Formats: sequence, C-alpha cells, structure tokens
Amino acid sequence: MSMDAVFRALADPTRRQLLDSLYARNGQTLNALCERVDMTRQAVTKHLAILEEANLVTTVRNGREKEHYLNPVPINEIAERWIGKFERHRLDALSDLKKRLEREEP
Amino acid sequence: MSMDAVFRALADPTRRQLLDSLYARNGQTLNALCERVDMTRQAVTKHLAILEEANLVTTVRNGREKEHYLNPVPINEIAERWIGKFERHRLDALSDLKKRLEREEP
DNA sequence: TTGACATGCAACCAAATGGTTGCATATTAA
DNA sequence: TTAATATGCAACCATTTGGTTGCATGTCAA
Repeated sequence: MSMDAVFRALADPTRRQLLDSLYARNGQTLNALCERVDMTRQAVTKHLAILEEANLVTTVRNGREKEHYLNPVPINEIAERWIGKFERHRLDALSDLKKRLEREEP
Repeated sequence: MSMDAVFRALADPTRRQLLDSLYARNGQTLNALCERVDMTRQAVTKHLAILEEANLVTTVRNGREKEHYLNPVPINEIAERWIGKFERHRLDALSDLKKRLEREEP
C-alpha cells in the first residue's frame, strides 16, 4: 500500500467523486456507480481499478455483480503520517511567513 | 485555491519531496532546492510553479534570489473538508466491510 | 436453454505530464 | 564594467493518462 499510489489515485476528480459516491452509499455495483458519472462504463472500470490498487476501494463479487466498498484506511494514514506534520506546525509556518513578508515590504 | 489543484500538486513524488524539503528548512532558494533533487533546475522550476499555483508554496523575491515558503493552509483544508469526513466514519465503514465480507464467505 | 444483463479485456487515440536543451535576463561582486 | 550567479522562458520530446470502441465471458431469469 504505497503512499504514492494513494496520492495519485486521489489526484483525479472523477475518482474523488467515486469515493464520494461510495461514501454516500457503500457497496454499489459498477453499473450503479456509472449512473452518477458522465462517461463510459469501461472508463469507470479503469478508475475503480486505480482506486483498488491504492487500496482505497475493496470489492466483493456477488454473483454477476461486484460490490464496491470504500476503504478509508489509506486516507487516514495520509492524514496521520503526512498531512499531520504540516498541520502541526501550521501556525509556526504562518507566523514565519508573515514575518518574512513584513521584513520584505516596507 | 481549488482543491483539485492541491490534489494534483500532491500527486507527484518530487513535489511532495520539495514540500518536505521546505518543511525541513523554510525559505530556500530555487538552487538550494535543486541540490536535493536529481533533475535539472528547469524541471524543479516547473514543479515549484505547480506548487505555487496550488497555493502550497509562496515565494518572496529577494534581489536575484527567490525564497520559497511552505504554505500548509491548503493541506489543512483538505484534511478538514475532505479527509476528515472519511476519518470520521472510519470505524463504521470498517465494521460494515467486515460484516459484508463475513456474509459472503461462509 | 436462451436471451438479457453485469462485468472483463484489449486495442487504440488525444491530451496532459514530466523531463530535457538552449538561450535570455537580471543582479551581485570583484 | 565585467564576469559569475540566479532565475525566467520557450521549444521540444517520451511517456503516462483518461477516455473511447469493440468484443468476450460469465450469470441470472424466463
């Protein structure tokens, strides 16, 4: 579960929309997910494959249907391991930036 | 400051590395940032432009040098507005997934 | 069993991406 | 003033990306 795969998966607006869709209603099939998006089923399949590879979506085969489930764990890990450290020092960096800007502009 | 620009900016490992570098030492010049990365200065310039466009980096011109400062605000907003909602229901989704998996596999 | 439905797979294509090289401009220091 | 330094800009290129179309496979229901 590489962090790079997760970031790249989240980079596309369609894929974020798919995650939003699963967040609203978990366990949707491919066809159900296609209804909310204006592109071919095959394109959605590719997006879902990328989300699966990033471990952001898990699938369960149910007969001829395939249910898609949101897996928030990688997002949580990004938030904790990478975003967290920037948040932690947010105010420090901001005040630092402010100081610098004030020093430059008379 | 579109969320899409921020996500796409974060998608590239080199750009994340540049943010890490600025996190370690804020206010570095272009040349300083180039030293830690194995590519041409012009390539780094492009990456920094994308980070600037996403408002993740702010620059201050200082004579013939240009200082680069990390701006953690957009990351913070992502964490709050988008990642937060997945984190919030992380356990719910996990237990839901677990239930489903148990229902499928005898 | 057969037709309809849900998904899988592959070839193809345009556009975006990430990198290069080459040259121009602006500022500092000797 | 002149040479070195720091950055800017543009053209170009290979690869990746995001989408398409066409067809194959597997499963349910009548």
